Amino acid sequence: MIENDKIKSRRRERQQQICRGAMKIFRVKGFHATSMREIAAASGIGLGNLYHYIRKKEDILFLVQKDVMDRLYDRFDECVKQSKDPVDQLVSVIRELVGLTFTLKEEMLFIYTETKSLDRKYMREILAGETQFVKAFESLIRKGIRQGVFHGEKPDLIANIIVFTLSIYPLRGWSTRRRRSNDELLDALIRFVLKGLGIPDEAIQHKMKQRARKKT
Amino acid sequence: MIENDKIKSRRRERQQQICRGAMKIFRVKGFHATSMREIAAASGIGLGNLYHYIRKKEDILFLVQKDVMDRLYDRFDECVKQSKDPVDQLVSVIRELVGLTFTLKEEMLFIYTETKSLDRKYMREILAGETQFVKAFESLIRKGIRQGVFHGEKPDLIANIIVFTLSIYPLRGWSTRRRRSNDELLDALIRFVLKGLGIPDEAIQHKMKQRARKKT
Amino acid sequence: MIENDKIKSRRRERQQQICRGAMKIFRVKGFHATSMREIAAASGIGLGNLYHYIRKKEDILFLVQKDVMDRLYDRFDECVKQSKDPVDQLVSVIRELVGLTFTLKEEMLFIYTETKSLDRKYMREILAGETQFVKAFESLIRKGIRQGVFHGEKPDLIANIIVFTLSIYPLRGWSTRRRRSNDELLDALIRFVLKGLGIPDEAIQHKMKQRARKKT
Amino acid sequence: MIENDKIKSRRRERQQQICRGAMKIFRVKGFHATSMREIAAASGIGLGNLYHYIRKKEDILFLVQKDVMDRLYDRFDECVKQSKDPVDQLVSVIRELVGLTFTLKEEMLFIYTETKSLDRKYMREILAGETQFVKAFESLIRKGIRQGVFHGEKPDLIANIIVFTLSIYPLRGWSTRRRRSNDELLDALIRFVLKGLGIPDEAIQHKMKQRARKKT
DNA sequence: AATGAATGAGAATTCATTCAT
DNA sequence: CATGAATGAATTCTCATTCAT
Repeated sequence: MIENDKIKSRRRERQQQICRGAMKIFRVKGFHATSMREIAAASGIGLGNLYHYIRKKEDILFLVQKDVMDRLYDRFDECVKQSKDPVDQLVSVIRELVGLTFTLKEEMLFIYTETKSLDRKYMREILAGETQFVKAFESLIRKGIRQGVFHGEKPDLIANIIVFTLSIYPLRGWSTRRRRSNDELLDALIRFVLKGLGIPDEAIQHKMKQRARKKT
Repeated sequence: MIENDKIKSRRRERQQQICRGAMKIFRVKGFHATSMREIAAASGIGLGNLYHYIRKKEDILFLVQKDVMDRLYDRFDECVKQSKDPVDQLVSVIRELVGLTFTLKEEMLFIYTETKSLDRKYMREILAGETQFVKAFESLIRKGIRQGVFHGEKPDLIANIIVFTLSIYPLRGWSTRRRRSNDELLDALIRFVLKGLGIPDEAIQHKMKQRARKKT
Repeated sequence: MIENDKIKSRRRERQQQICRGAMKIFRVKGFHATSMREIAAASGIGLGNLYHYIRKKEDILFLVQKDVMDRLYDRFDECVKQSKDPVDQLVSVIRELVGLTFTLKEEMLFIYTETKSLDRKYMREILAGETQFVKAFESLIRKGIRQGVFHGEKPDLIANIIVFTLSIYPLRGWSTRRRRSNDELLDALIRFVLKGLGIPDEAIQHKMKQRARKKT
Repeated sequence: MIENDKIKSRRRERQQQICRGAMKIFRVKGFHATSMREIAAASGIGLGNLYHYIRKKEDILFLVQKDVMDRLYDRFDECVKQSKDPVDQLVSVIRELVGLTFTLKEEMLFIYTETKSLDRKYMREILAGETQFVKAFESLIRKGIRQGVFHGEKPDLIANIIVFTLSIYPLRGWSTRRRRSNDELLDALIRFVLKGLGIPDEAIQHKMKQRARKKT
């Protein structure tokens, strides 16, 4: 049993190694244009040996996706834990997740554009994760509505809209043409979403100032 | 000269024919996985003859993109012309463009996931069109702010956010998991965006009812 | 009949036009790498129309070869006519033909490297012309031997060797690496060949000076 | 290190294998008309696997050229070593190299007609080898001139002329029309070249008889 | 476990030639 | 005579995956 665990952990390690190597090239060339030889070279594992840890090239795609998604979802969970106030939670989530999209720009763009290359089974798993995430977001909004701080109907749709909005940075080639800083975008996003949830302007101003004060 | 025009129009026709044929398969298999043989077969043009009308496979990708983009932008222009009131214009734009994304779901998803395969020159042209479109959107919002019906800072960022939001339907695999109708999504979108621009709930309700009344 | 002649002459004209156009590109790209489209464009004749004047691409190759060969052979005949003295004739032939190879460098290299692409029938015709030319050269040498000015056995072999030697300039990429002028090469060739035919050094010196004097 | 050597030697072996296979078809069809499939089949290596040992089709052309050239240059070196007398050296060189051209007829014709297909880098390497070879030849002639056995000016040009002359057999389709044996051609060549270097007839006769006596 | 040589199907593109106008 | 659109076979080269060592 213990032996078995060791082997499994070794597998995970190797898979991570492959993921990291592959991602270096995926960023630049995309999934299809990256050959297994390149992945082998970039991850420092022999070409043949790769196939001890994955079955198909597609598996790597899935591993990469899972990795990035999990990082996003984990961050969401952390944010929600830090407060009990729905508005604070929401602001924190937007701030942190959008911050992550600044860092993971290439990875996220890659994932969005290559999800279609996944086969049924993998696709389902990724979509299931996403659905669960949106559900969690929906709960947050429902709570806010119940508490009377958010205003709106059909919180499931609202959750979907907001979650989608969070990925604006990687999905539109922002950095290439920006005359605005990342922080300006982040601020505008928070304001727009809060307003979209019916929170009055003054309250938003207040929140933002609070935050600014904390920072200094 | 007249001769020349005939030739050019014939070229365009053929290119359209190729586009339409190619798109049939692109939808299903994506750009890379679609072979030129398949495109030839699907468009009813001999394989070799394709190359009279395009130079590279990539050209087809560009033509498809351009075609879809232009349809969106044209629709935007039409909407803006139909009224002078910024709120009416905005509601009309959202309604019509999102409506188009319902129709062009596959095309738009395809475009978003394959833009990266365009080479520099084509990419620039596509991005230029997009930039121009966002600018036009920005003007609409600026006018609303000047007239005091919209509220918000940095209209360029707001325009970007809204434009992005409009592509939610094709970019998230909505249809696959929907428990909500397209119309419900559309309504939610309009409300969210109008609220995001600081329009009071009552005014929104009013607008929506007006519209509903007109329809009947 | 007269009509027929006109047609034939028109054909020849067009074929020349094609030859000249084709050669412009053959020089640079070689036979295989030159497409019929390029030949059509370079000769100012429509692609389809080309096939009224030739049957296959190969025909053009033959026409070009024939044209160049004839120019060389004609020059030979002229040289021989200008004197009755075998030495004078030989010197004149070498001077003029090598001079021509300076001018026709690209054409001759092209011919030598592409003769293999000719089919049987054309090949035979080209080789027949060559054989006849070597025969004529052989006669010249035989006459010199009979008159006691040339010394050597097997004049057929000697003729072959000399004829081959005359093509040194185009066949070795001379111009690219020359530290010697074309004239120096020509002089060296004449001296070497005359010596090879057993003409004493002093006589050669004499001939060369004569020529130099004439020139001034 | 030793491992590395093994791999390299294996590479060379495979490359030789490819060369030999390719040459079988190149002889008959020329470079352009020979497909990679045919080369794979003829060399007994899988089509895809070919590309482990070469990068482009052109590489094979280079390898073939290099191989033939080296055989010629090596033979030259051997000949020069066997004697200290310039005349003996020269006669030996002509005899041996022309002998080789009898054997390598197809290969040499192939090389001459296909050198143009080499790209810049390879071309330079081939030309560099050739230049070096002609230089060595020039040294031989210079020595003879210094010792007073050869007579002539501009030994560099003479070397070029003689070296060129040595390739007469493969470059003119000799075998197809020969009424003379290879030996007769060889004899005529030696006589012509020696005469061209100003060696008196009697001395040549002497040399040739010597050789003939040795042979028996 | 680890290696990289081997495989051959399949990709985009080009070409000489024909044919309807 | 003249045109150039149309054809589809043939080309080089790449790739994921397997397999012997």
